[in-house]
Amino acid sequence: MSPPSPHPRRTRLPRAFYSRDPRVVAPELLNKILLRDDGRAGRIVEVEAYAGAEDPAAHSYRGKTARNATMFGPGGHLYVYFTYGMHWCANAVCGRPGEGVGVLLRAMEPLDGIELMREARRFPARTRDIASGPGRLAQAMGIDRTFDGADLVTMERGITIVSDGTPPPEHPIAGPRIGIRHAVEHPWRWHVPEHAHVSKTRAGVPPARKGRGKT
DNA sequence: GTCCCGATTCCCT
DNA sequence: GGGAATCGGGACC
Repeated sequence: MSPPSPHPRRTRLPRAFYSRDPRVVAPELLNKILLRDDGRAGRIVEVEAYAGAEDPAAHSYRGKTARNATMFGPGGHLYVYFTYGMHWCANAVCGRPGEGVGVLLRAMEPLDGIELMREARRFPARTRDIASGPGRLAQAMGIDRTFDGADLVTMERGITIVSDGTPPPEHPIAGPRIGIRHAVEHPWRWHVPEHAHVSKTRAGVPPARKGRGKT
């Protein structure tokens, strides 16, 4: 028998879970739990799919480079990139090797290790500001470039995604992705309905399109 | 080598 | 609702 665990029902996702189209995997990642071996854990409530060579908004759109090499590897690994000179963002690589597809983890509801997360985030005033946004999520979980390529299935670098038995929402909210310039027409962002920890806008309210877009 | 700008966040108005 | 912060990647010369 295995030793007793405070969360006996948490089970790791198999490689096969990730080895599919990111637009299928993304909504299925909702309500799963991102878990670190230092006890930090949070429920994933918002994600975006990036579809590789057919997706001008994807880092992998123009092919493999040193930065995005992890995206072109097998599914079930973490692709971590640095942006805006200060933020790290984490993706679950999906699909098959060479496809360059994945799912950006955009927002999380803190579950365990919340004091560690608050410290990592330099003590935000409100709990919902701990991990409601991709940069915030990575900072709260202590994810930086050393986690790029980490295998979520084997947990070799102490990070994984697990299920506690909670199914994905039956009717997730789908809408346009946030913070991109190309392919904004694709509704490849999903979040849990009515959830306080979703980024950018209030739960259930799609982000307002600004600037040059059609109305 | 130079230049532009980003899968963002925070703080101000 | 808007602009600054801040720096590495990638396109181009």
